[in-house]
Amino acid sequence: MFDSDVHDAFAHLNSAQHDAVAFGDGPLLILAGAGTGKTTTLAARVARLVADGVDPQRILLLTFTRRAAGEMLSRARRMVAATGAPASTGKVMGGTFHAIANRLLRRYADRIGLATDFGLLDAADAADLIDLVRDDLEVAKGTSRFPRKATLASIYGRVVNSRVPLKATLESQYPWCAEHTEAIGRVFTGYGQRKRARNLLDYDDLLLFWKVLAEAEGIGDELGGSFDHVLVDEYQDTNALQAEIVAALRRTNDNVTVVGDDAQAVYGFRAASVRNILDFPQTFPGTRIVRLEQSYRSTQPILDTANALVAEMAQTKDNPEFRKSLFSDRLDGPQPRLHTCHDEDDQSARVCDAVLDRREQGTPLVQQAVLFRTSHHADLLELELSRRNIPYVKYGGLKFLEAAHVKDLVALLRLLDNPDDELAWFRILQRLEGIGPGRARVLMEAIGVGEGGVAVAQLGDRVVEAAVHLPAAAERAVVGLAVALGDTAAIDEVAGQVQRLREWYGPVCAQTFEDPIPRMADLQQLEVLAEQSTSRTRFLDDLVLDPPASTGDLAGPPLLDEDYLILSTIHSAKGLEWDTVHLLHAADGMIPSDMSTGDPDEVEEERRLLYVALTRPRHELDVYVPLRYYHQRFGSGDRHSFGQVSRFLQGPVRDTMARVGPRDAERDVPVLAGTAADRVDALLDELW
DNA sequence: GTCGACGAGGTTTTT
DNA sequence: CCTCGTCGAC
Ligand SMILES: Nc1ncnc2c1ncn2[C@@H]1O[C@H](COP(=O)(O)OP(=O)(O)OP(=O)(O)O)[C@@H](O)[C@H]1O
Repeated sequence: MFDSDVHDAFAHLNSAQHDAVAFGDGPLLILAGAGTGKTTTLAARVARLVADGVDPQRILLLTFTRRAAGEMLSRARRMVAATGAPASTGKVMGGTFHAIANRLLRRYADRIGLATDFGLLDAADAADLIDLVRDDLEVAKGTSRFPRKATLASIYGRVVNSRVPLKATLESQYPWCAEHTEAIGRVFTGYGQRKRARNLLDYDDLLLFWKVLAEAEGIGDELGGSFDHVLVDEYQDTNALQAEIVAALRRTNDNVTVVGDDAQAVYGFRAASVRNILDFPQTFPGTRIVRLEQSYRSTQPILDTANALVAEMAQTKDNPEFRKSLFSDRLDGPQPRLHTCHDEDDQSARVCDAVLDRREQGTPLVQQAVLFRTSHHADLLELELSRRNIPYVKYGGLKFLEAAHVKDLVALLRLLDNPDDELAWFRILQRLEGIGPGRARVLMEAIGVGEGGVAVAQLGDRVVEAAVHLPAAAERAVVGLAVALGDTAAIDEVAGQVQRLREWYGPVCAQTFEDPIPRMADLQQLEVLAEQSTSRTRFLDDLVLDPPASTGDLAGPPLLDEDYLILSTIHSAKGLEWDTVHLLHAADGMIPSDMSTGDPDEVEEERRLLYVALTRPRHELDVYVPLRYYHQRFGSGDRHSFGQVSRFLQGPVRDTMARVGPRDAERDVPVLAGTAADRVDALLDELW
């Protein structure tokens, strides 16, 4: 069936994987546990399709997270190349649902009556716009406090994604906001109108409009017809909307492959539903189901722990006959270790020691990862890593674009790109001396923001005219802005534009913030980022859809040559693997997060999250539990609470692990004295 | 209307 | 820690 190159490329696949790769047309579901080669099989299937003559551009690869999308695409493209596809072969089309939605809408939106030059809103923009509406409606004036803008934005996203009406969503997920149901509803209506009037799309709109596009008469069929095959990785993390998009894309043919693991569903909080993958055979009658059980990633001792955890999942207990046990050929290897640490500092110290030790033994830092539930769980470790000069790159929880000064510069670029962008104007004008919300509104009115009539060329004049009635200092500031915008508009390269705007922003920054120097350095990094973009619109789109995700994205190429440790949230580690994994804070209240212990479904999701973490390593797994958490680190005394080993790591799961206690009971005091002495020494060292 | 000072409060995970 | 709202001075 395959020619020889192709055969070689697929030679290592096992027979179930092979079946999935060779499977012809029609719906295919690969339902399998962690590390069984789901993504590998998906990539091989793409390569097989291309080898059989399918045009790569007529294959669409989708997944939810950016990191999984990157992994999926690069593996698929490598596989296609390995099967001996000529270099002229086009690239497979693929990415996150949101990125593809953007790409398709930029091309076809006019077919459903939407202008193709829509602006994109990221989460913070959406929150800001909601805030504007909230102010206008004077809804927050009441007696009891109204939800904050970020909370409103997350409620909005949840309602739209799950399609559970506002009232029910508030009652179940945000009970403390339920008393404002009516007012929140009005804010959301206003937010929707505002977006439509200004031609703005938020993340959810991208999916909603894609769905409408895909379901539309005419263009919908055309669009679906332009893809011979649609393949979706991590399908358990899709929500109702995404499943509807997939279904709509497959009205004309049912060549659709979805891949996933219901035990790894960890995006329930944004309304992803495992029903999508479990009900897939009903949605697509005639579905061929392939199950994979052999793990090629982890050793058997690690799988024993993972299997014990799966056995305790509610979904397994409800359907014991579906219980999947993973197995490996690699029977040997260290037993996973459960380390109880004296406190968080002890945890950090042990992780650093272990990481360096493994490196001595030949495992480079990039093959080691430290995973954690939430970004700030790594704070103390980051301090210790810096102190010991261990380079690292952290994924998840990066706040680069949320920083006020970065948002300011982005706003400047945006209003050049779209002079009708009221959010950008409102933000920037208020940075000028003597201008607050009131005058900003008046100025915007005078400039004609939002009326669709401002051309970038006449922008400068309009702005200057609008400023004549202001106090002298404010007028001067506005004129300065107009000049900078005029200069910038004449520059071709985005990076050059950032540079010019940065020049103007310097004094504003110095006036606005106590610490302008590091902030201006961030803007230098933004300029480096801009160098990779071909156009301003592309750059602005990327900042919303593919923003820097790691400290490494910002550090630039020099760092990439070096060896560095990986730090990542568990969510961002989905689908990836390392030789050694260290899991921090496996304490109750951390995993499960004490914000998620409210209802049983949330607790189950936390258990699945732990499963994702435990199934990342190839050889070695170390899990850490600090026994003490200090509340006020610099306060008086040693006020602390005791950490408990996570409820998920009790009983049978725990029995599969080797237990490593606090270093020695009797060293408790010396250890404390030691760290104190280290700190004093470190302080003094800086003086010599 | 603007701006600085002050104090209270909230605080995941991703697109 | 950062953000949000309030209050008084200009
Ligand atoms: N048949 C095979 N022979 C040898 N190695 C394999 C085989 N199939 C997959 N692998 C290897 O197993 C590892 C895990 O594969 P992959 O990442 O595709 O698993 P996955 O099921 O997608 O995992 P996850 O559930 O974590 O997303 C990879 O290193 C891959 O190269």
